Amino acid sequence: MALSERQKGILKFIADFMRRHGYPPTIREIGAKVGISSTSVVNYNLGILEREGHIERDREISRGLRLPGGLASLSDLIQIPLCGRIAAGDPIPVPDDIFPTETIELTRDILKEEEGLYALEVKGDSMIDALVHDGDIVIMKHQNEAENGEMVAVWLRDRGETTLKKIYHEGQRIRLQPANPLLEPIYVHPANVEIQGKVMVVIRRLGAHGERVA
Amino acid sequence: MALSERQKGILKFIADFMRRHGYPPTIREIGAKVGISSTSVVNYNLGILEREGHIERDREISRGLRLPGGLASLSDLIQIPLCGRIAAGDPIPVPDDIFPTETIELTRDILKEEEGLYALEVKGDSMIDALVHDGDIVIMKHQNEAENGEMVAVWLRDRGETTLKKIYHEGQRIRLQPANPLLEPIYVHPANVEIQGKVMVVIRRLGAHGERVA
DNA sequence: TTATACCATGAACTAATGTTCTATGTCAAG
DNA sequence: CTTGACATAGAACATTAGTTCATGGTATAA
Repeated sequence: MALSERQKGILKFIADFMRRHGYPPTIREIGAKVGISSTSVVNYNLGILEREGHIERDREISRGLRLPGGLASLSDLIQIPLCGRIAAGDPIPVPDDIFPTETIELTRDILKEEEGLYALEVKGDSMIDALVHDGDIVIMKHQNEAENGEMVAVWLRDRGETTLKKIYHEGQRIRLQPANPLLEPIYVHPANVEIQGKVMVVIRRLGAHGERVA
Repeated sequence: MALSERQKGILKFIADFMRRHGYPPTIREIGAKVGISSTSVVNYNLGILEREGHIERDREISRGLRLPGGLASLSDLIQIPLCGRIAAGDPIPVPDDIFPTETIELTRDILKEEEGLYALEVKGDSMIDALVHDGDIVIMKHQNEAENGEMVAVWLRDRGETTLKKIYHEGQRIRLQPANPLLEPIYVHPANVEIQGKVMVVIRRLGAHGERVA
């Protein structure tokens, strides 16, 4: 059943309160915030929220509240070294080369932790056909091989440039398919490509004026 | 100063308890577990843990405990309701309409917390010229006006569709500029556009085969 | 020894907090 | 109109849970 405005408010307040305090609110604290003078009414609504599965309660225990998936899961962050910038034509740096001065933090539900992850900031629009914009941050996993369909950074020896494409091994040639379905693939000889890593995540931050936030 | 075994035990128990219950233990619960019969001793040791910076306490509040590193790191995270999917032609849903069943979590260094944030999953490649791919998650801020250069979701009344573009007010007309610099802008009459919100972040997760991870 | 800081006990006290009960109003179904 | 489910208020009650205090062991240093 749908929740009333009041119940949504309670739920939101509980989440807020827990984030701010690290422990759940009391019935009276909830009532004060949501505008309920009676503890029994709050109790009543909490009962409904529990029945509907939005919270869990431990009876006769002060602040005996819990948001089921809510806050327990959040504690997991992974840190990824930010290894600088890449521009058109640059080879992708190997993460060991550079000392990571900065790190990016992501929650595990965006990217699960693995070996060999590192982040790069993209300069310029040379990878626009991979739907990667100037200023985007790409998170790569270092690897020298790739399965069909993976989005990888490849170094093209003859052109002397790096590009982001979906890769398909097709017998004697390799097909490099842009992420943009409107664009045509290019075909190259396997000896000509050097796989630098796999693209795991792309993050684009847009500031007040459509530019990247520093 | 170094902690006594007892104090380490208390700290460990608090962390355990919080993970299991979602709220902190009482003084008596701590005492029972660590083998302290007196509440005042627990209180005394909690005082030390607080002084040493291992916990934070809110006085005269039941279960008024907090682990600064542990759950306090929650405050570095913001939660954004995931309000469903959009496809070509859909109007952008207003976040109040739906009750957020799911949330996306981001660290504050990717996006600072503000009012009116909500997330949408993009279905289909209709926004490819905004460099937004099928399966991408866009995080929007609800607003009805926009400054020049902001990337916004606009509802075009005459076409009956939503599009993501950079917006520029140019006197009697509005220029909608694709994020892809290779593409041409479109020009529309102000009465024809309805600004739905500003794009704050775009996140693209690529799984093992270049597809979105579920 | 004597002082002093540290660690512990148990009990008493008080404030915080969950529970329950009675009463009221609304609204849709019968 | 009556009934019953739902939503709410207010107050009394019963526990839970934090605080304080008087007391007494250890140590280690003067």
